[in-house]
Amino acid sequence: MTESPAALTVRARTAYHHGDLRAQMIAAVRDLVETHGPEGFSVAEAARRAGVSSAAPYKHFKDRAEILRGVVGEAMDRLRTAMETGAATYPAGSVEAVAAVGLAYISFARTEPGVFRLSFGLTEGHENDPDLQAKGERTFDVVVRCAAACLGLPPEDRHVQTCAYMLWCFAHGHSFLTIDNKRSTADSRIDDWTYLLTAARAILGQPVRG
Amino acid sequence: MTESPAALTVRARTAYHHGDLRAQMIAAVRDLVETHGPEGFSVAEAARRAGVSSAAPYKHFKDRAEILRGVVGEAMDRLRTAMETGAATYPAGSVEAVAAVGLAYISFARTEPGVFRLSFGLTEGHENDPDLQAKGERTFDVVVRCAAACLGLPPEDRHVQTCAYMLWCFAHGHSFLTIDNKRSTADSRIDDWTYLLTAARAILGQPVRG
DNA sequence: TGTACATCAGTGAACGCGCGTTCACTGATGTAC
DNA sequence: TGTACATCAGTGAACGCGCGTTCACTGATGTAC
Repeated sequence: MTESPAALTVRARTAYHHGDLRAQMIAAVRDLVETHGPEGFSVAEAARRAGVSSAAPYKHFKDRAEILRGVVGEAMDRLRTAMETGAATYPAGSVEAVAAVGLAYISFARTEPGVFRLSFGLTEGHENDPDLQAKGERTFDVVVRCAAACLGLPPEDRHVQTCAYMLWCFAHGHSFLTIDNKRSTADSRIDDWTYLLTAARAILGQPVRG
Repeated sequence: MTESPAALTVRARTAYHHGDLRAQMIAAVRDLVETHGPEGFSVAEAARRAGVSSAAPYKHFKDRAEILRGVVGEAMDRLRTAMETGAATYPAGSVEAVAAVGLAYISFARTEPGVFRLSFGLTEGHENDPDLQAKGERTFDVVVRCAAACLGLPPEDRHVQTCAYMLWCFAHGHSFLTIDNKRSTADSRIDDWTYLLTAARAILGQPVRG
């Protein structure tokens, strides 16, 4: 349970030198967060899961908040990758590519609701971290680029920015309402893909006033 | 600081009998949650703020979770009232009335981000409370009724339900992204009302496929 | 190839802390007679 | 109107708990010579 063989191939594990604690702490926290909700994690418990004393993590992280930032940063990278992969599934410039980006977003939220909430919902010290801010913007850029391609406008265009943000709002709201079980039973009949495609068409098909 | 004169008119306060502890605990928690974030509240600290021993709250609430549920329930009531008031500002059936409901939602999130996060973001035991579930549905019904009036269809209509949910997604996502400071600087130039009206027109103006 | 040694990455015991909750209690209130 | 008494709504001390973090330490690793 303590060992993750794949992670230990580079440097041999001994009883003493763990070899991969940073990554394993992040994995342990992800696990805890999925099981007990965001905030339901402690340094002590994560260390226990990694099979290490409660002091060991402090060799890799300054404090609890830095562990959290590590988890969120890693999650952001995975999310962005998933969104890019989703977009690449459909022809560049198609509205389906836009919807696929949203689908990747929502799928992430469904698969890892704890980490998703941690990454977005909480204001726990990581809110103003410049690294995470930058990662967040890179993630949003995926949406912007797809929207731009679909509209046939440059990504810097203000209308593109607005549409991208509106699309993001929709996907974000739908993700949270879904994982928080706030959807009324009546809505559940329509699946994510249909919703996203409908929203993308509605938002991209109409010029913004103001 | 401890006394809230308005709350104490019905029953005179003595040094011993507080007279209004339940309401004051909820107020104290709201305060704490706004200052220290959701989860940044403790029974002990809230009791301290209410000027009462840490054991006193247990005369009014079964446990910590019940206090939380009290706060969320009260917040839901205020939110629904604000949404209804917003809708009533514009002619029944107008798209502006729909946007006004969304504006009330977002304003609530901006004004009380802590309570808003607590009510929606967290999975802290209140997720499956039937009372809160019911309150949530009553709140959503406000959106449904406005959407129905605007579309000229009965509230039970499936298309109405879908549109209402999409509108909610949008308002919800926009609220969270705003209070979490996740909006890129480029978007900030467009204000809430313009966004909401654009979204409402886009979503209500196009039939749902599928 | 062997050895000395700096560095790295752990240990485990300890700290002070604030928390949620329980307990036996007590003072104030409202009601029945 | 006065008194007895049940009930209500507090007190404050105590409990056990797990937490984040620090500390002096030690064993393993990798490198310079």
